[in-house]
Amino acid sequence: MNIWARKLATFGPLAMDDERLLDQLIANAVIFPAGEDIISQGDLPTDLHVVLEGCACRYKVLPDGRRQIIAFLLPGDLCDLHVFLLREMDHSIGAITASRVATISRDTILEITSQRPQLTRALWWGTLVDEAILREWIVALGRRTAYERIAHLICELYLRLKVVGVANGQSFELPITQTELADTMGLSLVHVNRVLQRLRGEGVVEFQSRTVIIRDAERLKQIALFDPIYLHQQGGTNA
Amino acid sequence: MNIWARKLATFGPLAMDDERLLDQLIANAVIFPAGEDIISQGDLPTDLHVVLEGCACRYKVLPDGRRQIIAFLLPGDLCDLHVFLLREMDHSIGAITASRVATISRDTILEITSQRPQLTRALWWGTLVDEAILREWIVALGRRTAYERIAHLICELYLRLKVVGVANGQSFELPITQTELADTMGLSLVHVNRVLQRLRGEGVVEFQSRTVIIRDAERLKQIALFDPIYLHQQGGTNA
DNA sequence: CGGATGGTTGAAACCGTTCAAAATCTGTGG
DNA sequence: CCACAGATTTTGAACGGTTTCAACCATCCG
Repeated sequence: MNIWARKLATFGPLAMDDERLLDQLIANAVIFPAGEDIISQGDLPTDLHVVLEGCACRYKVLPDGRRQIIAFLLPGDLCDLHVFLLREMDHSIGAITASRVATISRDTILEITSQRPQLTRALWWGTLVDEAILREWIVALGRRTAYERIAHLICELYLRLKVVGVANGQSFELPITQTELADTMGLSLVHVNRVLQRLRGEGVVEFQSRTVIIRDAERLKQIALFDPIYLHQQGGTNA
Repeated sequence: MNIWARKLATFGPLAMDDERLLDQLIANAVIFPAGEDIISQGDLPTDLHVVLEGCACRYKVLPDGRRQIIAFLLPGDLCDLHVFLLREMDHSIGAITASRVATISRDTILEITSQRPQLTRALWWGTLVDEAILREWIVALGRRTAYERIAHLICELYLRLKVVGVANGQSFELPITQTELADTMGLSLVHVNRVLQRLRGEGVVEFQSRTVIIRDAERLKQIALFDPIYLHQQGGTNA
């Protein structure tokens, strides 16, 4: 099963041939080199993108250069199920590492939504979870200390990567620099570095050469005040 | 035209009888007293809510009591077009002031989406804008100083309220306390108070007895590094 | 080997917090 | 209409988390 299908399947069972369709849709994937924008602020979006390999991010830059990363786009993530309805991109999406990204046309999406209820439902679910993640990030930025905040992000990424099978055991690759972590957490590079050292020194997590190793998961969750409910990974529904 | 219709109409023209339908839908509105939850974290959502008068907010509380407000729900705002798909609320929605709120059933929404394309499109648009606001708040919390951040929020609320006709001239009612402002901006109450005094002293904005008076709009926008594009109020589209 | 990128360190400065108390406002009942 | 209680705003001072600046070190790679 391709990684996109694997993620969507966590939101509920797909129809028999949905999987096959997904295979076809991602056949056109291309590689975006590290650092390149997949789509930029001000662009008029036409297609959607699905990340298959690598790591991308959604970000905004203030006029004076301050940058804030708004979301990580991991393998299996659809970049914008609906932002493409809007006239103009109000933010950019860039590849952090070289990333394999498939392009899905607007028409394809419209076809899916009119003909494939299970798949449509799964796509929806994905966007709802993305929104829930945005909310939790707001809480992290507003009310968690740097220490808690970084711990929280690691918890989140671990669970998200586990779902798509990219995290194995207690470690996962997180191919971002500390500068990017700083732009994600609303912190300075220097402080990120110090917090990571603290977490390492306390035997909670190590972050070296782009790999996160969780040494004490229980402790990490405590520090982060982590409650996984916002990721809605159980796929249950109320309907 | 009721306030909900007025807001939706900014996203594009509605059909002749859409307006009439909206009138019917909000006929059941009830008042939630100030401080009361409209729906709480952990609840299994059944219906949607539309704020017609007053001011509500979406918020989360950490186990130790720290609170973060994630969104303001102003007159004309639909609380959760889709969160109701999820099994369990991962956050709460509470009335800040006494608020008149209508309840819309899930079935009604399904009916609209299957039979009223213009209205459906407008509802969608609204959720996209809500998401864009979340993104901008992340930027504000992560990369703007307290001073810029508060200025930015005032710019945003002014434009949002203007659309629904609740802001007249250069002032609008913002019936929140400084404590709530602090919980929104990820700041302490004391610091919010000082920033407000600074803005007042500089002749930029005044915030007294729940009313915001913008004295120097140009200056305010400059301070906030405000770019209104994320509110997507032009209603234009790319489709 | 040299240059570039990313990580680490130290010290000083600053923004924002905390604590604690006073002042002001608001609504309510007498 | 006043008095009082509670909520909200304001003030001062000390503290601390985080930033900034400015190096220095490590690693990778051609």
